Amino acid sequence: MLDSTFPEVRSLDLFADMSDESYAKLMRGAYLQTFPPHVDLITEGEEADFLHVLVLGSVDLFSSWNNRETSVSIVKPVSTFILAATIRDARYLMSARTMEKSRIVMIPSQDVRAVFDLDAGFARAVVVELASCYRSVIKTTKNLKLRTALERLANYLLSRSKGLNGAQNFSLDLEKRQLASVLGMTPENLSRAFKALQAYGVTVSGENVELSDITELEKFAKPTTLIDDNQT
Amino acid sequence: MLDSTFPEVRSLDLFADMSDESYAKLMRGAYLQTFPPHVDLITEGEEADFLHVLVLGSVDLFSSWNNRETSVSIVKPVSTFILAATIRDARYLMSARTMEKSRIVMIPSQDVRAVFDLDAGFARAVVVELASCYRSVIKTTKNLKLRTALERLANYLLSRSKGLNGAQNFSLDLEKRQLASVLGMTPENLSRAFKALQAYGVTVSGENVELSDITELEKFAKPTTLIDDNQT
DNA sequence: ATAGACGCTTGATAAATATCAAGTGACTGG
DNA sequence: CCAGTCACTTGATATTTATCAAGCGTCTAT
Repeated sequence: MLDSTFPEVRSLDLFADMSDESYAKLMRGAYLQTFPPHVDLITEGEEADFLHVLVLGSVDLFSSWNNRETSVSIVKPVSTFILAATIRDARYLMSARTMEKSRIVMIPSQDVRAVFDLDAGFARAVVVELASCYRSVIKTTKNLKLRTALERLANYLLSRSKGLNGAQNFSLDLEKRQLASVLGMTPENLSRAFKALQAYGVTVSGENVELSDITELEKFAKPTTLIDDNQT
Repeated sequence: MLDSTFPEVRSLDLFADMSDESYAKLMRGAYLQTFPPHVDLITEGEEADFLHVLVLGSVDLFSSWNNRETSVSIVKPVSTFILAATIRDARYLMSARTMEKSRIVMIPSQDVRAVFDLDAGFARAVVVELASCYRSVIKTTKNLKLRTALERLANYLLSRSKGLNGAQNFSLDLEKRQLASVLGMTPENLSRAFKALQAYGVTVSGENVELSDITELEKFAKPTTLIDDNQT
């Protein structure tokens, strides 16, 4: 189905260390598809028939309960999602929808599990990816339980700035209501939180954020690599 | 260091499917140690030199920030903790302390990584374990973001009851302040939450809980396997 | 151009949760 | 057996967060 030399996928960390043969096996039943914005890809509770790899665009992983909905995380290229459900042959715990036009590779879960048993390089990569995802969610939990909404926002802004080489001016890469959902607050509350952070040199106009006094903001936000660093 | 036939460890899911040779290699540098209650085992931020396997007792995985502290999860035998940090050769994201007298196997992280590369059965088990941990934290996140403290408590009680074959009477297996921390609330708030659940047939006296009307409690709590089931 | 949609903001209020301060009761060590 | 400790509870209050209802501004489609 998918040209086995397809470079964007082959060079993914997850697939880079495997044999050509294993890669071919994995891709034999795979689809590469482009989706328009705001399309539902996955509904939580369904069986995990495919591992998804986001090649282009962005995807919102969200979850609903009792008429409430929250965004658990935003996936950016190039990375996989729903890897754990695929491995465990279990149901999806989150729903997924495209946020913009997105290109996605879908690999049948049974092939992922089969190749995992055959190819040690792939197995190793899967473990590293999973461990990384796990640590990332633990950080999210700590963020939610240890900090107020205002502190979460402040640290989010600092983390964005740091990811952009300490830029003092940058654009929010999410709609504000999306950001509010990711941070675990209402859009109204986010709006007020931005105002409250003016006291620490934060100004927002539309998408554009300016951090005029990062030192002061850090004094308030108290960032730590054990919560805010996306790498380690 | 550790008798390689040590049965409590060898029969763990994580080690059951590996060759005797690999197991011996893994255990060569391992320690089996018994700790008294309330002993610090790990401090977050340190390097993950050992994979820990809890054989007996119970361990609190907690985290601190800015003078606040929260319990991320309680580990019961037999299971591992800090697997992800070991795999990634990274720093611990959580601290750990014994809650009661506990027996723990400590395996050097480098041996875990080495054997992972050599033994496919072990690799497979590591992935399954990690995927399971990942899904468990995702559920925690959903629980925190989608529910109020009262709803979390109600679902916790239902989940405990379900785990005991639907028992209507059971004992809390945690101190209340521990439970409060796990559920993301203060002890005072927990105390009031128990009172509020009286309206749904919940009575508590000391450690003992009675759920006199599980149907009514479920109508309030709205449990779902996608958050409350520990297995899937 | 302009009407409408839509995302965001603002204000007023309510609900949820935390904090602080006392009090209660049970267990424990001398 | 008693005093002290400690976990838990209760009450009063403050803070945080959500909800509801308008209003504002921008973008877009006709």
